[in-house]
Amino acid sequence: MTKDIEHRLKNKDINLTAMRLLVLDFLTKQVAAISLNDLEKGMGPSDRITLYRTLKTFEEKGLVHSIEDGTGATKYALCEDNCDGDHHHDLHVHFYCNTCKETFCLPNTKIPEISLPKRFQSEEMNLIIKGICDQCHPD
Amino acid sequence: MTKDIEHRLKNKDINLTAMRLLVLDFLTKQVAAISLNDLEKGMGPSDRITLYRTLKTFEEKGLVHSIEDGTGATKYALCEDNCDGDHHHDLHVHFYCNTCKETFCLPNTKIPEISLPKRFQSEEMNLIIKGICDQCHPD
DNA sequence: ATGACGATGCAATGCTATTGCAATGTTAGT
DNA sequence: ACTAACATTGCAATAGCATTGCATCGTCAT
Repeated sequence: MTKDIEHRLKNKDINLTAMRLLVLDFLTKQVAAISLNDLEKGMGPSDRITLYRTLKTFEEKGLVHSIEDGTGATKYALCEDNCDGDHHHDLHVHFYCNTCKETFCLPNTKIPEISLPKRFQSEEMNLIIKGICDQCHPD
Repeated sequence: MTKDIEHRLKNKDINLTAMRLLVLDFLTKQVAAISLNDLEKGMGPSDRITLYRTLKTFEEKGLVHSIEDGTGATKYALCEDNCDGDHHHDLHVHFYCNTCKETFCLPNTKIPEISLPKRFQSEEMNLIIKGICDQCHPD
């Protein structure tokens, strides 16, 4: 229901607009992370820059996180609920399928602890695994 | 000595040219991974596209690997010796320092085993850690 | 010497990300 | 409900990196 969508925006301290409701609704329907292009094609006719800024706003407020999967185009996917603007908790692995070219969040596959060399201090981690996803897997 | 540089090119099945000797020589002198821009600035006056293609060639032949560190510009760094064009063995962690904005290879920090969900098959992994490097570390 | 092939340099282009600005919509206070 | 203040939107324009086409040049083997 759109009530639910509205709540999610309000919870993240994002003002309600028609555009934002539509974008969030679209995002919840995705299985894979999407690029700005995907969003533009998937939505009705709408301004690319507005979509871009909507995604940026969502990201700042901790509603979505962005993924650099090496394809050149930034992908976006919904965050888990416990994210906020200051601290993204998206320490899960992202998977890029070389066959279907889709990027997926693997929310249950966390990035393990890494022991860095002396005096290196970690603030953020990003792990992209490329290969073949479950859908494209042969046999 | 340039003899050494020449050998490294020949070993990787790369034809010798003046440009390539210069670029490889420059690369060996770097502590951090460099972008095409860095290379262009660091070398004498030379054509940007040629440098670009030189890096591409090196990458194909397994002499350097490229790193997407999220800054938008692809970085390049020398591979370890056991890489070849078909199989890059750069399964080490890359570290981006938020302070000095440099990207480093951490060749001794390997990416640990990750157990993926059923039927996901890994072919390649890429781990970027962002934070503060040893040089920029306070105290 | 010459012919084939690879490397180089220049021009041009595509694509993504990003900003400026004016118009428009939204919200809060009275 | 009215208005002022502020946020959002849409259009235009730009920046920056990646990439290709093509003509020229160099190099190597016959």
